Amino acid sequence: MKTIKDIAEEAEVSTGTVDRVIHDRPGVSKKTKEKIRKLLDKYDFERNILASTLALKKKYSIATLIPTYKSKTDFWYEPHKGLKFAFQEIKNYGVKAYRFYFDLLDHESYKNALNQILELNPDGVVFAPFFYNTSLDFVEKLNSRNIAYVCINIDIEATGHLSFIGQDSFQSGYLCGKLLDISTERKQHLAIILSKKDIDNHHAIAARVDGFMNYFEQRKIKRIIKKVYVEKFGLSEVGAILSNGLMKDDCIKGFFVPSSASYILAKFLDSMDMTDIHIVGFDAHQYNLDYLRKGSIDFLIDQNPFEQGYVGVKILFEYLLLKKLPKLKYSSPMIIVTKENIDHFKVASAVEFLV
Amino acid sequence: MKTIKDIAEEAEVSTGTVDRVIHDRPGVSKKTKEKIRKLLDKYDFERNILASTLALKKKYSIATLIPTYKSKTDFWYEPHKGLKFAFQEIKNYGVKAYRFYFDLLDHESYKNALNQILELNPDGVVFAPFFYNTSLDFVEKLNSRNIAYVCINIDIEATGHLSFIGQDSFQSGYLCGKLLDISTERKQHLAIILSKKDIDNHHAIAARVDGFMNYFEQRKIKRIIKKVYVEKFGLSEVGAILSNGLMKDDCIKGFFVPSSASYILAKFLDSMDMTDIHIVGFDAHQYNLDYLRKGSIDFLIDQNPFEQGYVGVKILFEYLLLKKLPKLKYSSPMIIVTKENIDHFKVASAVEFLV
DNA sequence: CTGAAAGCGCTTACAG
DNA sequence: CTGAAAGCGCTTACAG
Repeated sequence: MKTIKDIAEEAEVSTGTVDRVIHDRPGVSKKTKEKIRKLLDKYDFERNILASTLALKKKYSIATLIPTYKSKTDFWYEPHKGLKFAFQEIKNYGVKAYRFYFDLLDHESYKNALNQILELNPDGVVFAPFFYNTSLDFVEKLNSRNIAYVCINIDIEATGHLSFIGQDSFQSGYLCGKLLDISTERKQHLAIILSKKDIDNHHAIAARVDGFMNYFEQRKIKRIIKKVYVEKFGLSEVGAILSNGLMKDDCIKGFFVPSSASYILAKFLDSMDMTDIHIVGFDAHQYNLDYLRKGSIDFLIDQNPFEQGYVGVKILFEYLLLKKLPKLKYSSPMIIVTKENIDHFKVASAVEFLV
Repeated sequence: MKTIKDIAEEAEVSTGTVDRVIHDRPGVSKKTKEKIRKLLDKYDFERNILASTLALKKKYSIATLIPTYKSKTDFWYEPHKGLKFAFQEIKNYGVKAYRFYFDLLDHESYKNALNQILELNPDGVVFAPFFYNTSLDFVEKLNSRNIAYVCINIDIEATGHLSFIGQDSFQSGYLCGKLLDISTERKQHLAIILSKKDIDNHHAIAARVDGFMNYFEQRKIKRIIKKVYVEKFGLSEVGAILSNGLMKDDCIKGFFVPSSASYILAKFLDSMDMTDIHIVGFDAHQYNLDYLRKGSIDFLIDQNPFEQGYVGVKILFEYLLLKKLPKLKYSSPMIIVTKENIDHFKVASAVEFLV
């Protein structure tokens, strides 16, 4: 591996001049430039990033914004870990992390965080764009200031974003269709439980439901599928609806829960000793996993939320530091979790290295 | 973030002395040592790894050995990519990679590679220990020379290994039991197809079969499960056996293929227009994926082989450079792949960053 | 247009 | 036991 010094010696110039050529900085005569280029090519020169970042004292600031988590079992604890882990990895590269959090139920806290980020004026932003219109305003401001940003979990589809990391909701619903279909007999009825105000991301939930229905339509499978609405996805609400005649239509043997709250349904059914009901839901957080392990939930679709945080930061970092343009979209995986692989669905490369 | 210089100034010593304390090198009086330790603690000092590796001109050599791949669709292409990717990431840290390959069908080529590695005398080795006894000999030599090594894909369970990265075969077979069970009706018969000489890792295959059978035993599910043996897992061999009366017992509607060759069975059944047969197998390489997409294979269990290569090198690197002791075992995930998530089962963090 | 020099933060061989 | 100095490979402000 040749160094800048080697090249400089062979070209009979100073290292400063070689550096200028490498970075296409002006102030080098055409002749020397070409001489140096040739040598660079000849030796397949790659600069030592370590030495480069060390000398280049440039500091980058990256701001992140995701919902708060109350405990380690929350969904958003995982992206949080991913962010932290990525920052840990790159901290020696002069990247300063500013992590912000907001309350999912509090629009104001979201606005506040966005304002703080704008005040900070970072080089890049990684965030989960809840509250569509507010996010759109924010993004416009970022654009006008030329601040790069990456969306995770939720796609805002605005112009100017560097990349989005999240799941294809329609397809994941489609997958749930298959799993619930093979978990039940064709003559049994199915139901989808929907919450009227799904704060977290109703676009995604609608798309999951569409995908689910599409599975049966496309494959021309005739099944009775009921949509059940609850005001709020709580134990009492779910219990009230289900006790109230619905389960008397006792052919309902399978439930699809397009939000991450399937454990609540499982809890209710368990309390009623209804053990022959099948449930397919989303997100492998601890509450859901407990019921999966018990057998009350059949399948969960996980999207590796850790990775959404991790990849978000890594993409931004490589863009800022190495000018590497990422893909516009990184599809989060649709990881099928069931009782039999419950301890083996996580990928070591991301999780295990965490210090 | 404080630097060594900052600490040195505050302690009124030279940076060299601080460095000695940080690395517990001898030649510092108890008194100054304590003074410096306190400051280090106070400021939560973490040394800049970039600067450290740059100054520390130490070079590490890591040798790797895995089977060759003939095309990008081969199973072993993925670990190969993982190795390459990991080396790419750490190349600036003074790590020199020596990648060796051997022919799965040629014991001699394996021995040759091992000898070359011993001659090279690297600081660490990452390898897939095929050919048990030969590997055991090799490992003993590594131990006597104090060379660290990591096993991937296959566990050799010898003393002295730093870590193993691979799947829990029994449990993955158990998972296949569940998947084939729910894909078929209880009254239908099942079969397991085994090759008499499974070069690649018969231990693992036996464990998968045990796990598969155990699923039904443990849950007291009574099903007829036949074991079918072929001399070699080729299209004609499989065809001969299945045509030969076996399928006349036409209740066999589900096959478990504990090797990675399920596409061969799928190909045969397709050619026979037997479309109502269900197959569960291993490894999401291209041949298998093609039949999964067609619907001829129901489920594949993937183990993220990319990651086995990647994590193997990363573990060794962190051990050599940062003295970080890894876990003895990293469980590869059991990724359930089916037609509906076939384009969404890979994890972005590992695959997408590949240059 | 070009070079010499200083510096990024850490490490080490040498001198005392 | 301790410090001053040189160096890892790259970058940049300054001088010419």
